Amino acid sequence: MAQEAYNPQELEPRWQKRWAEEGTYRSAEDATKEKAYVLDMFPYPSGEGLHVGHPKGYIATDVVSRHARMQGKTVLHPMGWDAFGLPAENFALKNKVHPRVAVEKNIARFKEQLQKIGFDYDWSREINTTDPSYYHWTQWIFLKLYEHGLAFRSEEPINWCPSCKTGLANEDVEQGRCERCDTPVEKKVLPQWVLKITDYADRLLHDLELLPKWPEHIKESQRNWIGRSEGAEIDFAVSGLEKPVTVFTTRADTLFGATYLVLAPEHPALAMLAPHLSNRAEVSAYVAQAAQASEIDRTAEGREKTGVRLEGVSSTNPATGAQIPVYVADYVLGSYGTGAIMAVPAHDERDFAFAQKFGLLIKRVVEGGELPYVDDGALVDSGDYSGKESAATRAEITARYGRAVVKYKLRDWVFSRQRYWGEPIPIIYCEKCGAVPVPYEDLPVRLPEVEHYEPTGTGESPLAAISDWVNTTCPKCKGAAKRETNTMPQWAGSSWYYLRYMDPQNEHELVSGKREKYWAPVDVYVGGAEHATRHLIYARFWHKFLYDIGILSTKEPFTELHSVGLIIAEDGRKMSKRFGNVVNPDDIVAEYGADALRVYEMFMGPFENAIAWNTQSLVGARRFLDRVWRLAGMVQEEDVPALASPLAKTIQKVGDDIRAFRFNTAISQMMIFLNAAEDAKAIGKGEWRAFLKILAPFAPHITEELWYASLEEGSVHTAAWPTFDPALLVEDEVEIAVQINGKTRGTITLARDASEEAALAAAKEIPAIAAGFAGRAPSRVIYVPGRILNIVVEK
RNA sequence: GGGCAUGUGGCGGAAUUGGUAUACGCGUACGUCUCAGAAGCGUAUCCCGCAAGGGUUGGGAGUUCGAGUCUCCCCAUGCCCACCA
Repeated sequence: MAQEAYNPQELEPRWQKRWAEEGTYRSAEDATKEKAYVLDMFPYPSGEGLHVGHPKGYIATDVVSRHARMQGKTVLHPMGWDAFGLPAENFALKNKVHPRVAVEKNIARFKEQLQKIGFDYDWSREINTTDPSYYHWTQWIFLKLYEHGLAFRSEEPINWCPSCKTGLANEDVEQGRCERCDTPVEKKVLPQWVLKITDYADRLLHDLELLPKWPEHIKESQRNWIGRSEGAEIDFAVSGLEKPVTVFTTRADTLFGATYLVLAPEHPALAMLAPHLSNRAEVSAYVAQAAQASEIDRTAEGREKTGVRLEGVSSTNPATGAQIPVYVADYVLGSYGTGAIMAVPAHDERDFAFAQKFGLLIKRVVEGGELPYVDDGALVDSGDYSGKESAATRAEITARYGRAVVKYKLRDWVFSRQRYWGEPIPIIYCEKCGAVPVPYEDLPVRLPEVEHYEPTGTGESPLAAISDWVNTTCPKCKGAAKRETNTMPQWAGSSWYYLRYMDPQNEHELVSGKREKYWAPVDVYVGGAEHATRHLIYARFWHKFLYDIGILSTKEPFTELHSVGLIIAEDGRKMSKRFGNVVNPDDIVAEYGADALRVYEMFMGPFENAIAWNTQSLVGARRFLDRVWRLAGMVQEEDVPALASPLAKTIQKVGDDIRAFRFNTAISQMMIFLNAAEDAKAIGKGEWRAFLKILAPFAPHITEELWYASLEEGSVHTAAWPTFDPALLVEDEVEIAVQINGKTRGTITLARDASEEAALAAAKEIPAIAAGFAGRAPSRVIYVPGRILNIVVEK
C-alpha cells in the first residue's frame, strides 16, 4: 500500500462532507431493529464559543452512538440549542445586539465548531428552543399544566435578583445569591406564575428507584433537594386566637421540653394577634425589617439569632399544660413546614442559642451528653413517657397530641421572569373573565420584536411597554383584555426538548404517539453534574405530568445517566475568557486533527473525573494515530497467529468499556494491541479490518480513510461490530506468582488447570523458594489455579 | 454544620473486584538515524542500595494465608447543600 503521510487536515473535512452528502448518520424508525437514543445536554450558544471542555461529553455520546449503530441498532443522536434565558439575554445586552441576532450568530459559530470534530449528529433533527414552532409546544405544556391545576397565580413573596431584575426560582438561588450574577437575593412580593412541582415530590423521590443506571451521587443530591422528612403537626393554643397555631416537628418525643413557641415573620397569625399585643409597634417593625432583609442577611453564617417576644400573648404546651411565651423570629422560615415551631432549647442547637440570648427556660427531657443534646436517649421529666427511649415514643406522642405528616424541602417552581428573552406565558387577563388561557389553536403566542428589551426593574416585563402586543381581546367574551407580559424561565425549553428530537417537524402534536413509543425513553444521557437538582428534576417533573395526561408512555425520561467531568485549564483554573486560559478546539483540530482531539479527550482519564488539559499529552494521541496509519503498510493476506488472542481480548474489552463509559481503558487496550502488531511487524487483513472497526467510533476519519484504502464496501461506520471466538480469551499457559507467607518470591509458568502437586513441584525449582522452606515443611499451602501459590511456613 | 466524591511514580492514570501494584500514555535520560536539527525508531525510567536485598498505594490500627481493594479511627482535597425544626 502506498504510504503517504497521515494528513488529517486534508482527509477529515473530506469525509465530513461525504458523510453529510450520503446521509450516513440519518436516523429513521425501523421496527425490525433495536433503537438507541443517545443524548447530550444541549448547550446555550454563548458568545464565547466552544472551548475544548465542551466536546468531551459530546465525544462520549458520539462513541456510544457509533458503537450502537455498528451493533445494528437504529440510532438517534441529535443536537440543538437551548437559546432562551438570562445568559443569552445578558450577552445581547452587553454587546448591544438584539438577543435573536446574537443567538443566531452564536449558533452558527457553535455549529461550525462542532462540525469540525466529526460528530455523527443527524442535523436534520436540529432544534432551537427560541423557534416559535418549538416554543409553541412549551406554551402548550404550560396550558396543560394550567388546565390540570398545576400552574397557578401566587402573591407570595419570592426571590428577586436586583441585578438581573427578575424573580428567581428556589433552584436559581445559591447560598442566598443569584446563581447567575452572584448578587444577594431579595424578597419581593410580585404576582407570579408558579408550578406545583410539590405535588410530584413523593413520586420524584420514589421513582429514583426506577433508575438503577443513574450515578448514586446524583440520585442522592435529588433526594436531599426534595428533602422528605417525616414528622408531626401539633396544635398549640394561643391566647387571643380562636384557632390554635400548628407547628411542625420531627421530634415529637421532646414535646415536654417545648418551653416557647416561635412564629416566622411571614406567619399569618401575626396579623390576628396584633390587637392583643402590648408591643405592637416593636413587633411590626421587626416583621417589616425581616421582610426587607436579603436572604443572605438572614442566613449569614454565625449570625446572632434575633426575634421579638409577643408581649401580652401566651401559648400552652399541650403535654405539660405550662404557659409558654410566644416569639416572632426570622430563624423560623415561613416557607417550610407550617411556618411555626415549638422550641425545645435543650435538644435543638438553634433553639438553644435563641433561648440563651433571651434568657428562656431550657428544660432537659432526654438524657445524654451536654446541652444542647440532639441525639436520642431515655426520656426524663416527660410524664408517662419518662424512662422510655425517645426514638420509640415519637409515634406514640405524635398520635396522642398531634398528627403524623410528611414535609418536603422542595418548593413550588416560580415560573415567571420579568425579562424579554423567554417564552411568553400564554395567558390573557380580562376584567370580566379574569385570567383566561390562550386557546390552543392560537398558539404560539409569539415573542414580539422590540427596540428595547432591557429589564425595567419595576417588576414589569419589558413586554408590558409594547401596547399593540399587550392589548388584545378576551378569548372568552371578546372584550378588551391584556396579555400576560412575564416570560418563562430559562429551564422551560430544556424540560422537554428530548421529546422534540423524536418528531421535530410535527406541527400538530408535541410528539406523535407512534414516534414516542419507538424512541422513548432516552437510553443514554450525558451532561454536567451541576444539573443534578435543576434541569434533571424539572424534566422529570414535566415528563411525569405528560405521562399522567396520556401523552407519554414512560414514567422516566432518561434511563441511563452519566455526568461528564470538567476539563480544567492547564493552569488548574476553570477555562474562561476572563483568565485567558481557553483552548479553542478549532486550533487543536487545525494542528493535530479532530481524531487526535477525540482520542485524547477519551484517553485523558475516567470520564467523570475533572482533569486538566495538557497539550503535551495530546501529542501522544496523535502519535498513536500516526502509528495506526503506518500499520497499514504491514497488512498482509494471512492472519498473524500471535495476534489472534490479543485481538479477541481487545475486541471484547473495547466493546465492554464503551458500554460502561470506560473510554480511557478501551483506548489503552487498543494501544496494547497496536504494540503487539508492531512487534509482529505484520497484521492480517481480517485482523486489520476488525481493528479499524473498533477504533472507528473514537477516530472516525482516519479509520474511514484506511477502510476505503483497503477496498472495503461502504463505510466502516455502518459495518458490523466485530465478533471474536471466546476460546481465544482463555490462555492455556499462565504465569502465576509464588509467595512464601504472602510475600512474592518468584513466578512459575504452568498449565491453567495444573494440580497443586505440579505447582508445588515447579515452585521448588526456584532457589528463593527452596531456600524459603530451608528444611521445614510447609504448614499450609494455598493454591488458586491460574492465580496464586502461597506457601505458609511457620517461623 | 450536613451530604457526596476522591487520595496510587515527576504528571494523567491502570489493577480481571481480596491474588505478581505502578498496565497504557505524557515527561525525562541515553542510544540510533542525520551535515545538523525536527520527526521516527530502540533501550531505560516507583523509591533506597554498587549488589544481594529491602521498602512502597495520604497516616494509624484491624480482619485475612494474602489488602490499593474489606472494617474502624484520623488527615487532606474537591463538589453540592445549608437556620428546612
